[in-house]
Amino acid sequence: MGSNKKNKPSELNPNVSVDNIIFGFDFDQLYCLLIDSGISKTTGRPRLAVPGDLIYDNETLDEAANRILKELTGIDNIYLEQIGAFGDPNRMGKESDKEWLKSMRAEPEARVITVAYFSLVKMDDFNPKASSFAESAGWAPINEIHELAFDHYEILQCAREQLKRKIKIQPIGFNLLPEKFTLSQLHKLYESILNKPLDKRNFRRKILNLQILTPLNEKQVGVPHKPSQLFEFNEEKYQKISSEGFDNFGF
Amino acid sequence: MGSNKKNKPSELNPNVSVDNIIFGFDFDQLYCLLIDSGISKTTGRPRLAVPGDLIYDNETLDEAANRILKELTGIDNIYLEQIGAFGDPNRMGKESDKEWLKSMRAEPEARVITVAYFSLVKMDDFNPKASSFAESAGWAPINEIHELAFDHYEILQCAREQLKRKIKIQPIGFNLLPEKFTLSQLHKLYESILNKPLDKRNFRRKILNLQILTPLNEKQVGVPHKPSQLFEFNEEKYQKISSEGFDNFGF
DNA sequence: TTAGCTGAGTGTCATAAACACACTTTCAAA
DNA sequence: TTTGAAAGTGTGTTTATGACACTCAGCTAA
Repeated sequence: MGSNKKNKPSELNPNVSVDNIIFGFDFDQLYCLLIDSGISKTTGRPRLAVPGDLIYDNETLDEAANRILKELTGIDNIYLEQIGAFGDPNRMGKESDKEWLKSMRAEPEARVITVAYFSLVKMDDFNPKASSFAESAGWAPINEIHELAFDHYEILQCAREQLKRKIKIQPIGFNLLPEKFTLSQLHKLYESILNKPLDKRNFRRKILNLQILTPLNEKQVGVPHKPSQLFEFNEEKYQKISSEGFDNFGF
Repeated sequence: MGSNKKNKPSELNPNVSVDNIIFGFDFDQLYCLLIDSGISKTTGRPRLAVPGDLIYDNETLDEAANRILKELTGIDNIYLEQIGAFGDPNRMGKESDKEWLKSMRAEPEARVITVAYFSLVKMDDFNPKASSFAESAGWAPINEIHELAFDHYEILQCAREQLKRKIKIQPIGFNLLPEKFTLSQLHKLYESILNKPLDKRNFRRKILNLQILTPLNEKQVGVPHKPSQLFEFNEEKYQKISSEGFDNFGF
């Protein structure tokens, strides 16, 4: 995977980029995949950015977002949703950004509008340490990110808000969990995304009432406490229920 | 207003445009403002499009969207919300669009990504017939629009969905009504946006419970039925309530 | 072996919101 | 003065929400 790139798209569009907020979850908190482009001469601190790239002129925006994900992590077929376009003329105005642009871009002065996406990946589908061509990528706990290149910090906040809104309406959270998971893990995931505690019993009742989980004949093993029942997400049921129309998914 | 343009922005960016879905409401149904660029040679039908333009290199996307609104309608200070970016490489591929591009654009072949917005205007703030520089603009009933230039039809559908989602969460509908309005008008507005009937009594209870309407000492006059109480939207109360956090606004 | 720790799992009651539903009132026009 | 048209109003039922505390199963370490 990812060794030689066939069907390389044609030409870079100097004015439009795609940036991709990649979320992960380790059963404890939310993470975001960041690229470290080294110590900035102007700030003296590492310059961290969200993965992104100029788009090619023959790809759609969705394709560009998928390409960025694929090139960086090698993974395909990921939940991806557009956040929106960010186009402040000064969005690339920080000195540390100019420095980077000069070294990386054919037209470092060009005004670039970026289209932001977020994606949800199962965190152990990508281990940055193990990936030869992504040495500078790493998972950062969402709550420990305070400064990013360009307007990426702002974009990240929008991504979190959009994820919050969306998770209340559609069960997209499953994309952040492995195939088999426990209700507690799902519970913790919702708490991490919504950034507030949720009552355990009420959460369970609500999620089970949706009827989109299949209980498995399997339990956790080797845990120093009562082992938890494992579940999987039942996409068919979900499709069926949601096509028949169901509104209630609020938390 | 709109006579001479001072502070004219610098240079057009050939790759990024903004398109603006402008919604209006006539107490009966939703409308959308469309530009008629004349009979297409290729289709033989009028070519209808949503107002839009390439962006200038020194304006933000929001500014561009406001500029388009202002230039077309002369109105300012309008509710405006970004929908997202649309960037299919073939979005301008119809023959009738190519024809138009050739006559209007300096670089008719350039690939253009568009950032779509929707805005909500009080319909009688803009009468296309009365506007000298907008002779070709007109209000079209939303449900009678079946074909538009570029990907504008698709954008319109996204706008409708986003408006539907938003109106359930925030009382932005007031932007489509005059200062003073009746509960029935508001009711009809919600039904038009949500595209389904809502029970009158339940609607009234819910909206009144929000406590964001001020009843006026005024009634409709000259109507051939019991005259309706007039209300106005109370922004202060809304700000207060929503900053204290209220979730429930579902319909 | 057993005591102790950890997180899993479970039910009820009170309150609040949602929904379904039909008649009377007020005005204008004929 | 009758008619038509939309305004305005209340209740009972059902459903969802939110608050709340104890027992259970497996591991570990004494």
